[in-house]
Amino acid sequence: MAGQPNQKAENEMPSAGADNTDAVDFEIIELFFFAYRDFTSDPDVILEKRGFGRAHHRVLHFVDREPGMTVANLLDTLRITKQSLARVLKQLIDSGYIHQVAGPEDRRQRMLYTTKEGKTLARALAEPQSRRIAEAMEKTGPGARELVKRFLAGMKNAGDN
Amino acid sequence: MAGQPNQKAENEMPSAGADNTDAVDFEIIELFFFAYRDFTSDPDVILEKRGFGRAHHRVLHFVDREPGMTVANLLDTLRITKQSLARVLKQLIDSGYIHQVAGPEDRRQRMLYTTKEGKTLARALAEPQSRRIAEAMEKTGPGARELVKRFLAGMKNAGDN
DNA sequence: AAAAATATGTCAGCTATATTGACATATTTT
DNA sequence: AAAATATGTCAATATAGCTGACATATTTTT
Repeated sequence: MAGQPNQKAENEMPSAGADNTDAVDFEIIELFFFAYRDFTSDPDVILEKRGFGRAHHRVLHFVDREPGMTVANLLDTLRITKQSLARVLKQLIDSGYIHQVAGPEDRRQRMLYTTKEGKTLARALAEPQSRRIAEAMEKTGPGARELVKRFLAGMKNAGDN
Repeated sequence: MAGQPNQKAENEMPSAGADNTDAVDFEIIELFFFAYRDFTSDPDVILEKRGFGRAHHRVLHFVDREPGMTVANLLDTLRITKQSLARVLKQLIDSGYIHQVAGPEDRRQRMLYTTKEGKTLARALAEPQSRRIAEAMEKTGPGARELVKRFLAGMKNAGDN
């Protein structure tokens, strides 16, 4: 399977010049999928207890990490619409995990902060993930962290966050 | 940003006996999030043209990778319910990207295969992701692939796939 | 001061992807 | 013959995203 370079197909992709890139890296693609699937499943148990989902986790995480970040910042980081964010953020505020403060310079802005409870929850969620990472690093061997860090950073879009 | 390894912070978590695990690895957690977010966004453009989503992508990918895999195999890999799979798989079959063959030993089973068109689409979807990986590897430096591979494998749950 | 732009919030409706539960069919195993 | 298994399907529900429209408060521009 996939041994023949005879692919021809529709040449909608002009890029294919010569012996170009016939080798698609399925192995890493798959490993990345499984790694992320299991990585994100870690906090699910904790979230479920409070009636939260992954969307709440992401919001809580970033607000915790960057205290005082505005709604616009958050939207930019998460790449979702404000309507999508609204419900989740409201629930986190109503539950007492996040609170808002009007911006000191621009009072239209809402600076977001985690409460004490929010910080505690954020850490509880991060812990199993962090443990998983630490174990994977250990199994990988010395120098893993620096290299993995550079790889992951390289996987992001250029202009970004 | 986040250059200091000096994290200390509030010691609300008592767990820290000595210099134990006060350090939650927020940096890798975040990098992993961004990396995966951008990685999965690559094929979206192609998918949208055909009215497909990421669910279709995943199904097509695994069937292409493991020809003859059964529905049960697929459910196990994707970790979704058969009802969730049903619609997506049906659409891929109706569109001519996947076809089914009754199992030769056990005729209750449906062995799944990508058609010629399915293979072409699977490859078109994998290509930008593969390119992204290759570029990230290059930026990371020599030895990256082996190390990243081991790291990602280490991030998966033990008993798995 | 008036108008325009901006940051946020909210209402309403839609879509994609997942869930659970129940039941049907064909086939294999007991 | 009965039970178990692999698959398919119907129905209802949940989550998390989307677009479009409009409201409010505030800041910037004219």
